[in-house]
Amino acid sequence: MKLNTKSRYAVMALADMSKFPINNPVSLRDISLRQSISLFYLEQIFLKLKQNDIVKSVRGTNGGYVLKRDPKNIKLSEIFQALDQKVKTVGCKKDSKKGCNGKSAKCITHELWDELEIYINNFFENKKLSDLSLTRGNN
Amino acid sequence: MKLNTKSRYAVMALADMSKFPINNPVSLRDISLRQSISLFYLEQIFLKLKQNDIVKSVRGTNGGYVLKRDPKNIKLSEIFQALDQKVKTVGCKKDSKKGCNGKSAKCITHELWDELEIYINNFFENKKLSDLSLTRGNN
DNA sequence: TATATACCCGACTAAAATAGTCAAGTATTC
DNA sequence: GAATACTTGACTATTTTAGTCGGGTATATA
Ligand code: FES
Ligand code: FES
Repeated sequence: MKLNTKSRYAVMALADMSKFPINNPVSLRDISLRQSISLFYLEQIFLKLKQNDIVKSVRGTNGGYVLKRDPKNIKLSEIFQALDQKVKTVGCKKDSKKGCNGKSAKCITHELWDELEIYINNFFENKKLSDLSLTRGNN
Repeated sequence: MKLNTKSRYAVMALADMSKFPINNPVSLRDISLRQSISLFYLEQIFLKLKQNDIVKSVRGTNGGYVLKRDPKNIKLSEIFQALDQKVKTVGCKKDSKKGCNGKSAKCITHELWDELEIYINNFFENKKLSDLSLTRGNN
């Protein structure tokens, strides 16, 4: 089980932004430099964040991105969803009548993996961007 | 975040075995047929399970594999470890002085991912093979 | 003791996912 | 009008995953 860079970078970047006064546009270039994340990659990530109403953009000089909501109201689960990053532990299509082995109903372990999936999603559901302890000036 | 087939199949196969009387060797061929998992793939998986003292093998006709311990004493975390399957959510080398961004100490989000890693490992640590509800005759 | 069964184990490969790059554009401010 | 910075789709190298294969060895049973 591995967390991909896209999700990690997204949270890193948003955490970076949340250190600055709200309504103060932060440019991807700056985030890129501070967090050592490829600018091109950030662009890709922020496109999704914007489409999902987590940030809004300000174009032009001194532009950048701004958090659309207070970090207290941004759940990690939303960030993941924005990037199409799902927690997938079952081997089957959940709604299918068939199990992961193509047979009968669900396999012996389906219930277990389902429980795990819920367990993990629960973590993301209960964490907010504001829960990251951000001491200004750290990284 | 996705769980790979190796881990899933390993648990499936062991769950399958645990339905039979202990000391009764179960052949991979049978598991393969019942659970629709490639025999070759199972061989690969059981090699590891054996090396890690989770099962033992009985060679020859009527041979197969036998659980080395009571399912009550086999934690899922052991099964995962046996297959070299680690939960990895941080982007850095945990013991390194450098963060995932190559800079200074740990990055802004390190603590969060670390917490997640512990959280997930906790699930595997507390689940035993015997916790799978195995109604004999199901799959 | 021949034969079939079943484990043993390393090497190999196709396909999918990931991580990142690039190019050609548009809007805004100074 | 020049510089900055977002916009968007397409493209690619690398890595990981999932699975295959071949040529073994050990053992029970007939
Ligand atoms: S995981 Fe859902 S049927 Fe096997
Ligand atoms: S995740 Fe450990 S330093 Fe970034």
